[in-house]
Amino acid sequence: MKPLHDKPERPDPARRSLDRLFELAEVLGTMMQRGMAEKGLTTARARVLWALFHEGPVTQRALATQLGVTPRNVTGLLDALQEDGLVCRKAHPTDRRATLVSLTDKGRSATAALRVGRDELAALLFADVPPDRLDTFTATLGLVTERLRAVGADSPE
Amino acid sequence: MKPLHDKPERPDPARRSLDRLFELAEVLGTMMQRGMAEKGLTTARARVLWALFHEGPVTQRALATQLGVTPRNVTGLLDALQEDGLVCRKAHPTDRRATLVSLTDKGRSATAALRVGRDELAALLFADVPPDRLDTFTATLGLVTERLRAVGADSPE
DNA sequence: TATTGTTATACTCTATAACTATA
DNA sequence: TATAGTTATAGAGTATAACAATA
Repeated sequence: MKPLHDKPERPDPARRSLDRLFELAEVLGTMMQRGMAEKGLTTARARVLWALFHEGPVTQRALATQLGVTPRNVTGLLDALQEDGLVCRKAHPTDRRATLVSLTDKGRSATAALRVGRDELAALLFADVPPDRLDTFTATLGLVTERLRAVGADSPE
Repeated sequence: MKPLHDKPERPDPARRSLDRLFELAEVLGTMMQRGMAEKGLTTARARVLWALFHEGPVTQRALATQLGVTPRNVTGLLDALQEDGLVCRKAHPTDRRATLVSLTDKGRSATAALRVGRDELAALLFADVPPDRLDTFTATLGLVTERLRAVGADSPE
């Protein structure tokens, strides 16, 4: 497309940006996985804790919908978390088929610790970035996420 | 910390940015997973193809090191890719213990298609972003990735 | 003795399908 | 009849450990 003598290594800016984004996502994922493994957690289980932390007691069905996984999957994740004493199941007050899941004190502490760890990481990562540049960065992240969701919604499953 | 009457919902800018980054990483991961599933691939297998596309024929050992997984894991991934006719194993010319892995023509086409798909996505996502803002975004991604790697290197496994 | 790739085994996440108890 | 959660089964990714062939 472009003359070869003009910086042949320079790829398209959009491609470059998305490639960097993938790279960051991968490094970030690996790092978080390692950090959670030290706390005896996995990504999937942490997602459950996170959901319960923000949504309060919910049925397993609701949890499955929110996490985008099957009810069967939720059963397994909760079994593991319950064995570790992080969540507890209670009978639903009116619907005897359903189960209400909530965090135990231990589960709440563990989730709060995740939050703290994430904040510390954020402080480290963005220490050097000037406030206005950080704002632009955050806004662009939001814009791209929105756009990505729109693209995904186009191909309906 | 701050007076409550001052936008109580406004979190720390760094936290907000990292949270958005996690959100984007999750959406992006889900989307790519879905896209690759349509092509009969998984994330792990695509990573193998990607590595072979860029590194040329390598031993399984080198592949394991580069991907950050165990040699056993590589064996399984290659078995699957070979069954689909995407990679081939050849005897190493000088070391009779080792195996050289490379992409087949079909594998090369499939990987090139991934590249094209990614470029199309990039064009869609960043269509609205002005060039200078995109540059800043990309640079910040790079900076954060670097910083993240430095943090990870601190805790040496 | 060290290294390459494999077999053996196990754990986690994920899915579908069939089943039970309730609604 | 439909829904909530479970059992049963399966497949993918990952890991460790033991082993064979080769260096």
